[in-house]
Amino acid sequence: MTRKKVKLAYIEDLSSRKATFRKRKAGLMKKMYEISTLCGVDACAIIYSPFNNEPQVWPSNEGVQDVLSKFEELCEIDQSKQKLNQDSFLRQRIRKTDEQLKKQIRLNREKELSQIMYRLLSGEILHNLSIDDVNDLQTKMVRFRKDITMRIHSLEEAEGHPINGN
Amino acid sequence: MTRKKVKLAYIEDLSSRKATFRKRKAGLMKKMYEISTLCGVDACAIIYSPFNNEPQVWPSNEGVQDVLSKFEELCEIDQSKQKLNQDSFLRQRIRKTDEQLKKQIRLNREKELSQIMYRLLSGEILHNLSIDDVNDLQTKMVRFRKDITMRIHSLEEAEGHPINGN
DNA sequence: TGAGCTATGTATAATTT
DNA sequence: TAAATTATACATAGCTC
Repeated sequence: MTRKKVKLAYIEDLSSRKATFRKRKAGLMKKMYEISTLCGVDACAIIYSPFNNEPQVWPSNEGVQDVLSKFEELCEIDQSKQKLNQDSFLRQRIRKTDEQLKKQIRLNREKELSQIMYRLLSGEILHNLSIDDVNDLQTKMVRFRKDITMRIHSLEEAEGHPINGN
Repeated sequence: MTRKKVKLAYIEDLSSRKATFRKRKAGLMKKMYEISTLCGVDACAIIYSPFNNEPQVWPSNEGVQDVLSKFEELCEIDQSKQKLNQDSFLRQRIRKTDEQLKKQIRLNREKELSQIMYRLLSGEILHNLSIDDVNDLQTKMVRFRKDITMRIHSLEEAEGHPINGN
């Protein structure tokens, strides 16, 4: 029942640490309640513990969310010069990913063109094997190949650099 | 120097309220420091006061942001039944868009195959126009077309459904 | 205003149940 | 384990400067 002055350092012993945590957490929550009642202020606290799965909060889960949304709002306004906050960062990332996706889809459509042309062309070859058609076919193919090559080049230039996954 | 038991109610008098706030806030911050040191836990507190423009926080502005981002993350997991919050909604959207993008890129690579084959093939046709090669070429093309058609079909089945932009 | 000072109430370490 | 107890350290109301 004697008590020496508590040494302010991590309590190595698990059970004493746990006991201390439980007691002090209760005390802290009480103090939070008192200051907000006595002084009429909004306040919240969040404490993570290895002993509880859920974070320990005051005044309540919802109360905390209210208070911290207010906090984040203030941070956003005040820290406009600082780095973008999480939310706008995410939005920015979405925008970029969306743009990439749209480019890929556009690119795909172009590639599908040459794919379809290949199919048509090979079909054409297969069903028009007479020697008389070869010169005509050759002309068609030269034109088509030139066209496709140009399309691909202009696409690649538009992309600037190859797009890689992730 | 006498002190009666403090009545737990809003302190009407401004200056005493302010004094009480200042003292108790300091006490609270000290207790926060103590519990986190003694028990090795993450914790934060935010207190709004009409006396300070900025919200009073522990351990620091950045520390609070770290702790509360963790808190929000946990909330997401726990409140899976509730509506998704803005942040996780955005994250989810990013993940989905990323997945779509990866699919598109994969699809593109496969399509590039047939595109390259087309180029090779048309080059081959253009430079091997002797009648003697036609039968040989025809055999090659039949095999190639079959192969490509199968590839495309299996790709389309693997995708399940057509991918559309946005 | 706020800082410093006690007297007293409160929180809590150590201990038992 | 966690609740209850109790002695002691600590926080702080009320005061002065």
